[in-house]
Amino acid sequence: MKVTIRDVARRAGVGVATVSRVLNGSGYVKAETRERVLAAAAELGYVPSQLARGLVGGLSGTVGLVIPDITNPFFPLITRGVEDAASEAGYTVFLCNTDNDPGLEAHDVQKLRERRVDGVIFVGTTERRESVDRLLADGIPVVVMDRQLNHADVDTVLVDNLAGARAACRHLIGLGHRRIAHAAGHRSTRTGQDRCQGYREALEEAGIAFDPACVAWGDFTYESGYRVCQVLLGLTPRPTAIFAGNDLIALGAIRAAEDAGLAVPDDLSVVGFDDIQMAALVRPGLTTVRQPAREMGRMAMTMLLQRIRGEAAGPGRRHVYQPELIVRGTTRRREPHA
Amino acid sequence: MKVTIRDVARRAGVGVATVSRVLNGSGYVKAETRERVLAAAAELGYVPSQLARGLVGGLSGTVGLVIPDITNPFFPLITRGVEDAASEAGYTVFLCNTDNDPGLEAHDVQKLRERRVDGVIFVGTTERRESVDRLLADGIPVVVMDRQLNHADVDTVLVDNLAGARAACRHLIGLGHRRIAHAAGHRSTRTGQDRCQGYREALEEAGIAFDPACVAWGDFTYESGYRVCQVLLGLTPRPTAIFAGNDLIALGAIRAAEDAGLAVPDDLSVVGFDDIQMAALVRPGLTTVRQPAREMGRMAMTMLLQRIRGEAAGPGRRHVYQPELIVRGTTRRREPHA
DNA sequence: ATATGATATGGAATCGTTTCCATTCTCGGG
DNA sequence: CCCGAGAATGGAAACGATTCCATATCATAT
Repeated sequence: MKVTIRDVARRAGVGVATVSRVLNGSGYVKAETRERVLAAAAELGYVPSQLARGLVGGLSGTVGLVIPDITNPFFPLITRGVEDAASEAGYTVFLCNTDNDPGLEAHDVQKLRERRVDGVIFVGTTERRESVDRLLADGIPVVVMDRQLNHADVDTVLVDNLAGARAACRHLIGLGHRRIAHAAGHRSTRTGQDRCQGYREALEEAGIAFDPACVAWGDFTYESGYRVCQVLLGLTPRPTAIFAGNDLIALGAIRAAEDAGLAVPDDLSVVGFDDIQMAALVRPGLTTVRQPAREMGRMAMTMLLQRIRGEAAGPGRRHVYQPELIVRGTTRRREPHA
Repeated sequence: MKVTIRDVARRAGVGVATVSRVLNGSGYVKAETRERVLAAAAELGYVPSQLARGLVGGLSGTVGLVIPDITNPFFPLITRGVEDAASEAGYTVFLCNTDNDPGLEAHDVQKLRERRVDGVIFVGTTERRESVDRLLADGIPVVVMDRQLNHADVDTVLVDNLAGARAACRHLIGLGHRRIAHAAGHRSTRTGQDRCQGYREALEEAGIAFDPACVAWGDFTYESGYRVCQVLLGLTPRPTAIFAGNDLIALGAIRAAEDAGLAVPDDLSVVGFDDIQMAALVRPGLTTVRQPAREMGRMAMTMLLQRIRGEAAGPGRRHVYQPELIVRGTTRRREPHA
């Protein structure tokens, strides 16, 4: 039924070792013998078993990609970038959704270890180090994206959240806004904290006093943005601009503002973060801070491959991307009131 | 370094066969022995190798999911549904993006065969049967989603595109529209053809003559929708409504209409298909035909598991979901002109 | 003519499991 | 007291590759 290397060897009239050498291009093989082996393999429709290959001590040719939820529009692009680089290198990617649930994450990591993956990429997962430690103990390299893990042995790919947040807020300040609120992401994430910090720094450098009431924490979802914006719009004086922790929050905030009878950007300017696909398609277009997500995914996979191949040893490297402000239609110059 | 079943056996003072029986819950094992083995495994942090398990003739515990592009907002939900069901069953999913390129698809399928996946799910791929045939020849079950493959041995999960398209057009007709155009998807896909056919049927049953000029083919992208809509709006008399082949097309069409100075839904009503996340978030909300994508993904994986476990033999089954019309803000009653 | 090093090839061990088969215990019934 | 069936266990043969090591054939330099 299944055709094995032994079948190919028999058909070509050679030993299995020779077949292996031909298929892997290793060792000496006479040109004529190579032809015969290749022909036999093709005729039999031979497909080498990566399971067996992996077992003999080599690599499995697979990596794991652990993300919270592929349904969240921020992750498909990263996933695609990882996949692109993996595919080019002959690698295959296991996709795991954790919903940010530590239990599910542990379950997924356990499965990945059983599958003997050659490496794992974590994106935007909780800061819990347990899973990562277990993998490193197995000698499986790890790359972390969009989160900072103060771990000596993992490579990190992220965007400069501070700079991005500062750029977003400077843009608003430059448009004449003074009362700027921040619809923040999740308080326990470094990403959320950094963006909030960038917001504060931009205010400070413009000489605007920081009002704690202007920062409302939630999580990185549309619903959270909607809820939090309702609170922020109730402040007096009402903010004239909102810097959101990400694009989904921004979209939720815009909807909340409109439902409250406010026009965007006439009555309220809004800036997001990430530049998800939707940001360019909604009307008015969402002004936001762009992360090169696909490129970052590709970079993460590239770094992982270097670790796997032993081309990079030593302490964890860090690759920081500079985000870019994309001005669209949700921000407008604030006309000084009478 | 790596801890194997032999290490666990030694530690527990038993044979490897006994350890295997304990871990798999097969055969006879004394309760006290079981405890000892389990303890030893835990102390050593033993993780069984699925590679070895798969090799001995069992299953690899993996399946392949082949889609055109995870970046297209239609696929994440399906992917998530597949993942959900897979994870519950202890399965892991290989994600492959083909960009609808037969060459890439062949490459991906080759990799999946090398990995000895237990099954493969194709979503919205080209109708080329080659890859599928190869898998079936290997004895690897296949499930196809969102496409019809006239193949005796594959299970199919799809939505009733005819009924969905009819519902969308009846809705427009019910609102008083008579001049309705169709911004169609890709001409060579069954999905595109069926939705066009449903459109024609709805017109016919309403006694509206079919005008070939009112159907413009493209592909299932935003850009295509934009382009195609420009053409349709140039017709005389100008259509008062457009039924789009999917939501991305609809979104592109809306943008084109607005750029042409037309208001949606006042001057032009638009209906989409799929109900991607964006459809509910744009303003005005997109009227569309909803597919239960996550549920469909889950169903595809469930059917695949049944095949893998031999719980379902015989000819290919077919699971057809009934779509649901979701009325939002892009459709409006046509006021009869003077 | 012989030593030498490169070229070619195959046998067999190995990777970490599952599972078949053989063996040893343990009991309850005759 | 013996016997047979179930309970409990371990040894060893697969599974399908890679790779080490041994062996054989050359051509060329000495």
